[in-house]
Amino acid sequence: MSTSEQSDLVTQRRKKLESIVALGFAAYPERYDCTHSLRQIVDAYSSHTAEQLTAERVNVRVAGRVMTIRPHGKAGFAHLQSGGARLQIYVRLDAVGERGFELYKLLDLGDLVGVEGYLFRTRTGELSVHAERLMFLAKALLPLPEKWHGLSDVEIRYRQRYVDLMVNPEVRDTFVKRSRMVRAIRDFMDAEGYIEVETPMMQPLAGGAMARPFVTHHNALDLKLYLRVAPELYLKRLIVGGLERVYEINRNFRNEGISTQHNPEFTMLEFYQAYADYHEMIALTERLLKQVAETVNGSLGFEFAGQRISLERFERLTMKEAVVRHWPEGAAGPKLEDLADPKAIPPWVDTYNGWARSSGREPLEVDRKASPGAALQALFEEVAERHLVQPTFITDFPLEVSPLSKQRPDDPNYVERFELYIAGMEIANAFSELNDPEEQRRRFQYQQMLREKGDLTAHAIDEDYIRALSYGLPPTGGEGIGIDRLAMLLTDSKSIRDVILFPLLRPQPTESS
RNA sequence: GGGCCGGUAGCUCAAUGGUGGAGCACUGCCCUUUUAAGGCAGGGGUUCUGGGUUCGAGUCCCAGCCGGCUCACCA
Repeated sequence: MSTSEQSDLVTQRRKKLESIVALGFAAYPERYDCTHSLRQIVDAYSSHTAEQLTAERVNVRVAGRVMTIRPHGKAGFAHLQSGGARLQIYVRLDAVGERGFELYKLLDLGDLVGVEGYLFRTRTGELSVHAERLMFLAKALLPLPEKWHGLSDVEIRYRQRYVDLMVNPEVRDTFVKRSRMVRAIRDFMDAEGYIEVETPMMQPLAGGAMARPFVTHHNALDLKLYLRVAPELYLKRLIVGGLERVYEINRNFRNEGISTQHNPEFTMLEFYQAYADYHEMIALTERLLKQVAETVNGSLGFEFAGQRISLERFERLTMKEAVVRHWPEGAAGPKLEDLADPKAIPPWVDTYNGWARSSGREPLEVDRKASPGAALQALFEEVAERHLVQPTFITDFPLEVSPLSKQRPDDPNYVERFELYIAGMEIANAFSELNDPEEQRRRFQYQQMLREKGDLTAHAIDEDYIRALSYGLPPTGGEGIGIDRLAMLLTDSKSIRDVILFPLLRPQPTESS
């Protein structure tokens, strides 16, 4: 790992670079004009026979990274890799000349080269470039990982993603797919009449979600700033201003734990639609996810962590129904009517904990004085969440855990809100937006009270947001969708780090420090 | 933060407490249709770090560093 251990290999390669320069090649030339990408050649000529290629004589100039080298005396082969495609080149002394062949002999795995020649098929039938000119483009001073086991050390894969991408094709595929997914989302939102906006990442108040923020400081203004935990409050200000359908795809930052489902910075799609409510958000979510899955995977069904998941049908359950349905087998659980009275909910935490202790599980840590809503949510997350494998909208969230949602007209203890679960993961969170400034102030005051009791994730009072609501926010539906988790689902990635190019790791200890 | 697991050559991995190895990669030589090319000959190690036990530690013990999984928190 240390540079001293690699110095032999690096020194050898430096000397080869000197030899290449001595042959008259630039060490780091400016450019190389290709006639084709490797992908274009593979796509266009993989069905051509040897005879067709000979008859047509297709001249090409291509470039790529050397991934294999097989020298044979006065000739030799190599594979170039570029853009996710590989193409073999055949280099003979009598075709490329002394200088070109000297260059070939000085090549190392990982070097970048350009080749000019014509397409042909080898005796074994592989489409190849018969090289007539070889061009040196850049040196790999560091050696590539082993050629068929690739790179499997996850720490190096995350820390040196560039190497991971070079040698593990499925990693490249995952990130290409993620890009197509985001493209499909933008296409969908645009077609729905939404406009894409960007709102502040640095905010004087960190609102819009219950999470601990990162703190930073602006020197010139001598101002404490938070990296945003959500864009929500700004996007709704835009609805007030008359941008009636807005979305943003961007990073949120939450100063919480790291896990296979959590990275401190993660990407969220958030969107708001005036004159809509959470029912419309449910309908839109279904259409969005179906279209995205079709575009990315060509199917509504996919495999995730060994489970077959289908976006054909989306189930709906209220939070209470989910708790009742998924209460652990063998434990005496509540019926729906047992949860009707909010005051009846917290005792079920004790019931659950009794069962948990007797069966060797961790009991829930819910404050005895926690609100009925917090108790219900805790129960839901403990007993139900992991069972929600097929897409399921959970509706009817408790008021106390939903400071920005509109109350249900028929039951003010609950709000018009849903979360979408797939494969046991929370994928989306949406609600009919609370647009009564007086009620919003009371919600903020409740949050403030939680804050003073030590809950660092509770909202601070945002006076300007209340002012914006006071100008009149139309009835509005809003939603956030976790882009990384959606990418996990569509690429069958078990860890969020496998869909984030550079996941956060502790910095590598350096030898000097 | 807790629990469990891991860290040996550039990479992938071996090695009862008893002289640290293999394959690939690398170096030299041979080879003008190979593809895990082949043949011959070589070089390469602070076994993550620091202590301890022992005649002797990659191996056992303790502490630390880094990572993975998992639980907690959260999305």
